[in-house]
Amino acid sequence: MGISGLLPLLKSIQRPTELKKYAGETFGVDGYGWLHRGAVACAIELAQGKPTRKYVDFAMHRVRMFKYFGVTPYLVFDGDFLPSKAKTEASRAKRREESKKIGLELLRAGKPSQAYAELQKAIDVTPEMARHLIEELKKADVPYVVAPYEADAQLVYLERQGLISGIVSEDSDLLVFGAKRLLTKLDQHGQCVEINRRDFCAVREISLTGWTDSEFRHMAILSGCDYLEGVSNIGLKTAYRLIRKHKTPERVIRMLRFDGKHQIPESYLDDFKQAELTFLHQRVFCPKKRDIVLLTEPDPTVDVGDMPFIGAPIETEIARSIAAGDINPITRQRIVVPRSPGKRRISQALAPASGPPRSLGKPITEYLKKNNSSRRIPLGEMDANCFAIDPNQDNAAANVAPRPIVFPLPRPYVEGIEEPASPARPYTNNAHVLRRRSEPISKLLGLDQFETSKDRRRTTGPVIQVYQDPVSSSRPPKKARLCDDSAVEEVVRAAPEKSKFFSTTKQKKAPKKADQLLMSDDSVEEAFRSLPDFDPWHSAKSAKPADEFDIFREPSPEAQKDEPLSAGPTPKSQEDNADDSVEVPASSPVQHGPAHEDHARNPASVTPLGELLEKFSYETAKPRTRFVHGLPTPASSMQQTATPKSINPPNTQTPLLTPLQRIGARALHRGRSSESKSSTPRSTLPSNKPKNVDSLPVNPAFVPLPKADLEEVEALNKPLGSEDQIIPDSDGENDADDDGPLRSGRPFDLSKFLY
DNA sequence: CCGGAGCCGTCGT
DNA sequence: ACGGCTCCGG
Repeated sequence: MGISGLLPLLKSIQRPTELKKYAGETFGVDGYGWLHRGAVACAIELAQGKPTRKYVDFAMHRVRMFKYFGVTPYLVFDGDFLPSKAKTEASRAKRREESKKIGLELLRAGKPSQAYAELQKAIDVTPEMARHLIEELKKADVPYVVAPYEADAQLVYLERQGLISGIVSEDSDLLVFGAKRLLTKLDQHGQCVEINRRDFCAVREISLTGWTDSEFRHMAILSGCDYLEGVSNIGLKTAYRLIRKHKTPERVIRMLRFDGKHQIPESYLDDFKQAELTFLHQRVFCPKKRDIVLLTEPDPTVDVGDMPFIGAPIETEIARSIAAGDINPITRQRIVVPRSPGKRRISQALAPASGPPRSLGKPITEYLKKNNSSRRIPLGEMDANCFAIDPNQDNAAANVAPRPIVFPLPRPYVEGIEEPASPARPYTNNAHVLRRRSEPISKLLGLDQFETSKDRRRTTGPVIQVYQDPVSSSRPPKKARLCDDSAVEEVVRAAPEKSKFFSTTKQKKAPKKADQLLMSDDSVEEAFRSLPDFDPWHSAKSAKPADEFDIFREPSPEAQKDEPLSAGPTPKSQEDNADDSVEVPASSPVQHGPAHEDHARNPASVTPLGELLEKFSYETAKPRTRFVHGLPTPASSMQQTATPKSINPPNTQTPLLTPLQRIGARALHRGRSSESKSSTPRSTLPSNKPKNVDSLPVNPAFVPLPKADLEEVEALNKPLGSEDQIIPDSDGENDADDDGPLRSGRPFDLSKFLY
């Protein structure tokens, strides 16, 4: 487990978002997680040694989802265990073995459900399974890499190298490793939560303003992490206070020992340092250099030899083969892929020994069986089947496939680039091990209204989510988001595909629709309620809102589906855009190109509907702004400085700003604009301003989190950028643009998404 | 604040 | 059966 409790602590900076907002970018993902899910689904088959590859199907479904949203997944698989974790893994392997045994007995006893539950515990993702998935990834030109050790460190390295623009994971440890942009809680609909390192300064639960990565890391380790058990009775909050007060771990520990309230092992300080060094310098594979490097280069004075815990050095050629998935990172034996290309020949040659290759499914079983045995297992374990599968492709495979090693570049991965480290060979199975401690990322979103995972999405992103389901048809857009929604809907209509996608993924649609609608309404209402503080303003709005909503609804009753797709430009879309611009003008210049169009549209947006929308937007926006202002964050300061100009200035900066920061900037802009123009003071009150956002009278503190989230979400969703300008781009547009081209080109195959 | 107990919702067969 | 979340006591 990672740092449990970390996510809740960062709740205030978590913003609901959607995968589609990141179209055009490459995100690192943990391949293990995906494989594990699939493996659980076929636990029985695996336990019985049946040749199943369902886990690959599951993972590929996820891959298709990413592609569908225009996001390139860069899969990262775990490698060997770090020395410090070897023991835990060994014990886990033992438990899994026992579970498997018990599970099979239950199965024989005619207790399927219990057996299944037990077998789930026996599931372990093996390098062989990863290899099976890798074969599919190659076919789909999806970049991947097998880390020499932990995927977490590898993911952060890729992010630092710019090979990926963010990481999709449920593991909060990534933040301790130094991840800058983390997407968690990704669901089948593409909804997720973004956590930006840059927003740390805006965390409300604790003041991390000015905190360095080092201090943050110390806090995390002190409270307990994967590499070091925490001191009892010291959780994150306490650790935070200790670090804040004493600055260094040494002093904190000294102090703790001094007052004797805590039991601190003799070796604690050394262990602490070791844990930190592991976070800092763990070995990873550099796709550019095609060799092993340290996540962070240590100070020259440090002798790497003194840090065996960061993982043993790995020879370049071996590291490349591991990275490519050709050899088992744990046993260092070649993994033979049955059907895959060109390996067979080699594999046969290499495979030699032991047993015949087994079918894909079997390996797992074997693994389970022997899993207790030593890590590096003899070839014997291999399945005969492996070879059997595809002899044909050998030639081609051998030539072409020489194993694309990791793809150095994000999207444009070309197989040709890769150089085959070595041809595949015999394969061994065994290795097993599981890794991944999953970390609970607790929920965060739930705040809004509903919490179930399913509902959550919708609720969370109240606005956004609402429209998402394709099936669901009408759903009044709640706020600013509405615009997007409408656009989406249109899109959906045009292309039923999405709906299919959803349907395929799940059948909840119908129910969801209803829920969503309800939710949306509720959310709206809630939003209004939240406004209460400013009476004048609020009252006026509250009255109108309903009407406005109605209006919205009518137009977009049917389809709200979700997603992307372009929607063609439609009248509504314009409205939407306008709304967006008002509420959340953000659009990142960097990522999205289409923002410009929005400008043109804006004018149009100023229609009655647009006004209504704007109102909504205000509502939503206000909380945020307020929120932002309240925070003493650098971002706010930066933005303020920029604000003078008001509209544009931020754009240049925006790329650097995080969503929260952007929001703050926007708020400022709005406020100014409003002040200058309308003369309403933003900070204060409630006077009345119909439009101006700044008018938010409510105290940030009072505003319910959910609201803030919504707003944030919207703002954040947009790519970088734009502050309050009236650039409408963003969601609606981007989506439309992005989706349009892609979608238009291809036929809509919903089938892709189906499992 | 921390940490354990209990409740709830999910997943699969 | 598991994971997450809330509630409760120290």
